[in-house]
Amino acid sequence: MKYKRPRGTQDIVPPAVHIWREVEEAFKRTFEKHCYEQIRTPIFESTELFERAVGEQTDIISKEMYTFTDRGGRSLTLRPENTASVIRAYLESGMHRRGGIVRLYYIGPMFRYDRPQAGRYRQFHQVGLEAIGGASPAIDVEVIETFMITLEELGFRGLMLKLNSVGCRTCRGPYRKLLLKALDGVREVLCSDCEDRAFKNPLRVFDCKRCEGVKEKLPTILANLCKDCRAHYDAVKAALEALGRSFEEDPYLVRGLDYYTRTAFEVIHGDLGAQNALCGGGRYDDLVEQCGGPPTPAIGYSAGLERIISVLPKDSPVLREAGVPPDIYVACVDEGGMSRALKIASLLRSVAAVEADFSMRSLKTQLRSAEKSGAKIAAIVDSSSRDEILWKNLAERKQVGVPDGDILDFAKRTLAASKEDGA
RNA sequence: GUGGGCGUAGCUCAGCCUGGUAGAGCCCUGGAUUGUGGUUCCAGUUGUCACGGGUUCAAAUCCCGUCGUCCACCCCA
Repeated sequence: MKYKRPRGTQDIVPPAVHIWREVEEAFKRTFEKHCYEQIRTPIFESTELFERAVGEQTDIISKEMYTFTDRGGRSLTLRPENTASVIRAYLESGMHRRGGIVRLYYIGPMFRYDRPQAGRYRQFHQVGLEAIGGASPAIDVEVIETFMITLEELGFRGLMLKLNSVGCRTCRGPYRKLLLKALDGVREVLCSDCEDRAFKNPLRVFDCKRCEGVKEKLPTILANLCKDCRAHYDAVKAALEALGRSFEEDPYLVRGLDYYTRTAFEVIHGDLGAQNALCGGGRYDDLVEQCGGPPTPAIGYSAGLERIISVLPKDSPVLREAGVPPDIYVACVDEGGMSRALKIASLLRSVAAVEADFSMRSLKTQLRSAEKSGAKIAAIVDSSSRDEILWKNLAERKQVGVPDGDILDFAKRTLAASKEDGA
């Protein structure tokens, strides 16, 4: 094989692509029921947008970007996530002047130069949404619910929702000092990575899998929230409880992107291996302002389609969708009937899905293929019977001759009849 | 970027340890029915054994390197 797909990418081929489409549709249905509208932003953006929005210290920016220089000398980057682009587009198209909450969703490929692993790809696909301009804890819950509801519709049960608050500008400052002090006290027992983190992004020490014993000795942001953040967090919890939505409070849940404030959440799944997050998100109340807009609170999340699809429950309704079989399979027996078969297939397509076989294989083989395709009818075209075709009902194993001129009417009648039988 | 497993037919894999010119099942094609499908039976096609180098009379098999893939670290969807 001369060419292979680039490392960390995937071809989504039938029949898997049908599952993908069903999952995407499920999300779209939920989003649109909640009055979120789709937004499509460019696959690449100026590198600076990501650096500024996502945070220069993050791994995504410091080592995982697909960055290139275009012919005009501009530094561009394949989007590693979509929130920055959405906020850029929100401001650039003047949506911030609409007033009220702007609800947007997206779906599409993202790119990160990581080493591929279970549930991790260089080109991967996310669905996500952003609710921009809403400060109420109720919006947080609305956003979380769109994900939980959709996954339940896909057949998931008993998902683990993890919840935390990472505070805001007011509480982060004092907390940071507190944390740094505590980190200083445990410096000797920190792993080498965490020694670095302690400087660059102290909160991320909580993410470390090796420093398990250390965490208990450190103050959590959750225990040091300012009054407003505390009230917001408590209100989110109360609203989730009122909806009967179970969750687990995780004071160690911190997220890898710098722009998060207050509510942070993740939904994890046990069968995913090390990359166990199906979805991650939270509030980013300062990002719009940081990007040059007016102060605007916002919240969003993104979910990994590969990961969701890889752990779909066995009884998921979408696993039943294997594509639409043809209604009619046109079998062409000899070269002489070819152009007539083409014409008949084309005619039939005005009322049905038609698969045409021009392989000139034996009729036996063509009928075998017809049956395998799931078609109800095989239309056999043979140049020796010049003005009629054989119309074979594959389930009943019966066939009749139909004059060319009557084919369309005949097709309409039999297909309508078989639909009634089927229903 | 670091570590480990794996790479043989379109697919799933055996063979590798103990070197001797490559196998099974599925799929596919033709036939048994001088064009009519589920099953069965008969016959047939499947390959630069990932790539490059080395050892050897001889390498799918042993050794080294490269690439790919999977898993883990890191990080995240």
